[in-house]
Amino acid sequence: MNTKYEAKEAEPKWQKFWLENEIYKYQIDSEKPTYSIDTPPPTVSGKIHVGHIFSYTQAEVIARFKRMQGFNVFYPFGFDDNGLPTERLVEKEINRKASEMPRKEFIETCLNITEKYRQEFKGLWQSIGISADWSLEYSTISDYSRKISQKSFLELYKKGFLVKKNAPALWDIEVKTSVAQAEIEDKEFDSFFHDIKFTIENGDDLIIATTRPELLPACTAVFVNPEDSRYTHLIGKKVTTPLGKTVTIMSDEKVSIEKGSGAVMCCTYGDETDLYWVKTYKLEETIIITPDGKIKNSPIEEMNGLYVNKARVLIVEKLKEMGALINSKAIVHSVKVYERTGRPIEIIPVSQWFIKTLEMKDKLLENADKINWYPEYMKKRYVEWVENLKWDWCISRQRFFGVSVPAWYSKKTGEIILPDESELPIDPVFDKPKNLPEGHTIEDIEPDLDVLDTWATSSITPQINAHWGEEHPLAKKLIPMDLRPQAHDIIRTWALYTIIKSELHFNDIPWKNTMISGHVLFKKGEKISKSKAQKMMTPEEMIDKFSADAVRFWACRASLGKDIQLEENEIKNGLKLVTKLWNAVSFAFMNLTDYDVKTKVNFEDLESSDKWILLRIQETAKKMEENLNKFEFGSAMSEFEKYFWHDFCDFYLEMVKDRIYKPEKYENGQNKKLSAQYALYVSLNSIIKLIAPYLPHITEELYQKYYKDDEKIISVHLTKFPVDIIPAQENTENIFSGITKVIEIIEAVRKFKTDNKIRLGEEIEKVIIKSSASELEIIKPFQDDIQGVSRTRSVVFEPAENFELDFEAIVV
RNA sequence: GGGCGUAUAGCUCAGUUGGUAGAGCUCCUGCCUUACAAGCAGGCGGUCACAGGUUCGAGUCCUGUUGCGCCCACCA
Repeated sequence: MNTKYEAKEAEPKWQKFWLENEIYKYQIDSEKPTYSIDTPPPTVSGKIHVGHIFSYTQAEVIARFKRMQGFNVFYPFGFDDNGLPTERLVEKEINRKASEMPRKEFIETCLNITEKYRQEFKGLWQSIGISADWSLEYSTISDYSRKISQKSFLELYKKGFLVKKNAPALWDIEVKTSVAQAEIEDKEFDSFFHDIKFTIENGDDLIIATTRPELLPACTAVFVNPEDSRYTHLIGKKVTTPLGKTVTIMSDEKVSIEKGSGAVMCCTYGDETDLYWVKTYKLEETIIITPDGKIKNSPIEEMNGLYVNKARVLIVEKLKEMGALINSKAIVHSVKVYERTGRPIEIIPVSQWFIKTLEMKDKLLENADKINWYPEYMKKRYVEWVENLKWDWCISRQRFFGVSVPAWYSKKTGEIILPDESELPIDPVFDKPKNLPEGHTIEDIEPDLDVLDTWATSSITPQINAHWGEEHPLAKKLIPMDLRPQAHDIIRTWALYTIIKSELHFNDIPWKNTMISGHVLFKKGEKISKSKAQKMMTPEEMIDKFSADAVRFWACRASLGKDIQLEENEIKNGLKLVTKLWNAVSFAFMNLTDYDVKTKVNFEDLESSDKWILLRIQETAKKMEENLNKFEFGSAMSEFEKYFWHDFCDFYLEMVKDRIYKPEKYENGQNKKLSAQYALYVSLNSIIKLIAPYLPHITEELYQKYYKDDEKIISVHLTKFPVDIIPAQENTENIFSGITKVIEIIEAVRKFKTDNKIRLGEEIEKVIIKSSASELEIIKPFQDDIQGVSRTRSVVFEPAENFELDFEAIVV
């Protein structure tokens, strides 16, 4: 009896073995073609959850497959450990705000804390069997990444794609930084639609409707629709707000006639429409919101210094008192908020660095067509987003822990002073420029205090991987990279920004293929929120309970791009498959103790069932390869399961047992036994290799135990993905139509026994197969195995018009 | 409001180019058959969301409707 497979011991053992023997190391000098994967660097912002395991495993299976296809796989692993998410993690952990401590101290704290998390993350990735080359590990806050990121900044500036401008920007008042369009999402809020009375120059009232009465001091015009007959005669007239400010009534198509009163105040700035009007009609700007989110410059003195929300309540009271508030209607409306804080976004003019993306939209769309998207429909999300872009990419953030904007300014002239590339990386707060402008001393220089958007760095992962700008052998091999795996929620950020940077630096696409994975949902249609995440199993618990191979199995059940729910049952099925593999292989090898692995049998000389099982695995391997080449890991895996579990275990093993146990029962039995042994040895070898990308631990265990001595390859993961298992065969129709009938016969025998309460192992007297002469000829080669699996004393063939079966039990 | 995806057994899903509806789980009945009870054998269970159309033939192709999910727009 064979021992049990203990995943808990085997998995860490092999993980250690792979690391120690550098099984997944990229061979820089290899002749083999490179296959490079632009692995997503996970954000170091807390815990890894099942969603990470899900999408990384899917990509990882492809890495293993490509390696077995003969590629020299470049599979690095990085960590995105700077930026706001990390800052917030650190602030929470030390229970202090970044703004409350010296910049240098905060940055050092961040570095220490992220280092701890990086190690934790790394351990978890290794425990799921990620086959990354850890010698290629990078972190986006390292000196090296900062250097590349600042180099990108300098180059884009020199090329004129990067500009600093004082312009209205999307602004979050809680973390006090500008943000990018991609970081904005919608959120529903309870609010009021207020009707406020303005006074037209002729003394008549004009009612305008607004949800943001606190912006009244910033009103710079009133707009009506040019088609709105109620107001056409007023266009061009002056109107006075309840606060005494006089503005002009103007017309624009963007005003909805039905909404509110049809007259709207334009404030600097309430929303993007205001921005558009100010720009289009060159209106005056009155800024009343500070970067802290407080009101300034209001003629109502009590408002000044209040937060926007408080000021809104106050001004409503004031307007009521003044008799200017006609009506307030409670509504629910959606407001743009910053994704990280959930707070409504303000539009505030600040000096920011922008990458000019709006002018390159066409190019961005063109490049999308040069990339293969898997699944194809994900390209639409990208295209739609690009087409609707309204803002240039603002890359400066008024934060602390990140890659510094590598720039200083002259206090005298305001001119921008940039470092030389050789000085990078720099932090302009601590470093001083080497070359000062004429007539300047160090005292005349002030640093840019901003850091770069994290995406500004993570969008150059191909450049970071390729040692861009260095005399490095990787530089030529990696650009463009072969594959970008990522989830669909970051198409508009990571995918887009990477495509932008690649275009601006290289006039090229960053990678040839992108495979987009889905999300793990809490329930159907419910995202995993923070509160829900606490109710779910952690990856560690999943691995502990079911094994890494089983969890990987679950992750590969999904179709590419599709969201799934966490199904414990599916992980259990993975565990079952692992056990089944162990049992089947162990069993087979119990019957191979007297088989010399050097013994080969020509395909023509094999028994029919043995030919069939080899033809079937050949077919399965081809299908798996086709699917994996399209990144359809799920279909490939179910091909395997069908073959292994159904054909190999349920039928083939049962068919050959008797032939192996009791060869003396059959004519020329020893040869027939050898035929089965050979077929077992060959097909199990392929079985192990075909499923190795999915279940790397159990397959390594089995390979090492049974095949390594023969093949002399250090790890199953360095063997070839088996696609040429047997020589090409012709005229295999008879084998396949024969086995179809044989399976039908076996099923009928089993049913006969079950129906008649005969145990399957019990003998019966006779199996009678009636059919046409030609069909009988096709079935006859399987006679021994039919007899064996049926446990029948005899198999009788009778000519007949139609296929029919008869059975005789033993009469006692 | 626009786009994309999706609707198949009680549950989770597969169904490649149109050709007799599949798997796993659940449930029921047998079986510790000399690999495996985390197993084996057998069974119950489906108007393939709805309505039209093309076709000898539609789960599959076309049109429309509805439900669900996602992305985007709207945000005065």
